[in-house]
Amino acid sequence: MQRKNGSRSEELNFISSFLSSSESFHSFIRRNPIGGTYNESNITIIYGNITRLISDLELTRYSLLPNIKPIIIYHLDHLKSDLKKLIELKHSLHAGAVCSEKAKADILIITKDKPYYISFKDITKEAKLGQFSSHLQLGQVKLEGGLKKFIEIPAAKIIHTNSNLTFEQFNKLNSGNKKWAVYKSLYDKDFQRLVDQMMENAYAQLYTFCHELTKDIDLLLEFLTRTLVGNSESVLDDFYLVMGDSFIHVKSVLNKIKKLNPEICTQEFISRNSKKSMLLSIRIKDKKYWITKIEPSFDGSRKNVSQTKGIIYYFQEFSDNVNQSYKSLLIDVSENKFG
DNA sequence: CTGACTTGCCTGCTGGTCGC
DNA sequence: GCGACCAGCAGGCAAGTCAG
Repeated sequence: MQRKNGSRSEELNFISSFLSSSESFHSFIRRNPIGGTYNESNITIIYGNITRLISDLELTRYSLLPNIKPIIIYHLDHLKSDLKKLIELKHSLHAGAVCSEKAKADILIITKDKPYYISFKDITKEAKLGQFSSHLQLGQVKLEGGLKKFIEIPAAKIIHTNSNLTFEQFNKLNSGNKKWAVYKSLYDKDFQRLVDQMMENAYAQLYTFCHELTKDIDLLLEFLTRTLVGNSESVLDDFYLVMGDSFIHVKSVLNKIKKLNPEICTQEFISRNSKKSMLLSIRIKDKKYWITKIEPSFDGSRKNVSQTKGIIYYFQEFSDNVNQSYKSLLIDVSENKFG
């Protein structure tokens, strides 16, 4: 099977592969790009505004489809949230299964027996696993980001000429960001000291976080679950990933990983540009996979940047010439590569 | 040197939440 | 019930780096 690299519309390829004719579906969505309901004999497809996906779409069919008999397929990404709530009600799904910020499924397939929540991961390119700036708690382990420090600046000083921003930039900001924009400019030494302190603290937290994760496979697997499936425990039983030709039931693969009794490692990594981060890896037998690279960043540390967000932890996919990323881990384990 | 690719950072947006 | 606020996401962009 050949599929176009860099296509952002794998979901549409996947959906159309269940139909007897991709062409008529293709022409339907081209005629109705801002949303619609497509019916073919006994399959209904419901989608939202997919204009951006259609421009360079070339539908190619999956030859290896999982054994599913869809009745309704929802392309969730661009559906309005009130419609998603209705979907949850109509099919008696758990609250928040498709309509919550933690919901990660790209499409939902309703069959006679059960729902399939499906998320697509492009194996041809690396992507972020996620990012967050508030509070991540796994068991007793936590990472704390953001910018909670309180600063006081007289209201009269909070004007655009006291910042290093343009008038337009400044006026788009909320009051908190305006205050920081002025603070960065008027008290730059103090601000720089604060940034340095917070970064140091972030690295210290991250170091502990990663070392704690190496001691407890359950924590690591919970991290993967949250990242891939979202917070909703309720969908885990029915959650699948499509990666290339693999159709992966996340829960069973994670269980298999646990049974393989992997060794978890962490190490510091310094990028070519000297940016420090932490790597997490898993070793099963003699094969090692990088789970993720975690790097803290103080977003908005420069004076001429409008939004001052503070510490954000970025979870990046990572691989190198020797070892591959979490995607290969999931694929290999699902194919029983380790027995 | 130059064009292509990588990496880190920034912005705009969205949708949830919270307090009134 | 509503506005203000904020976390999180995706995508873009530019500086840095590499290969030829």
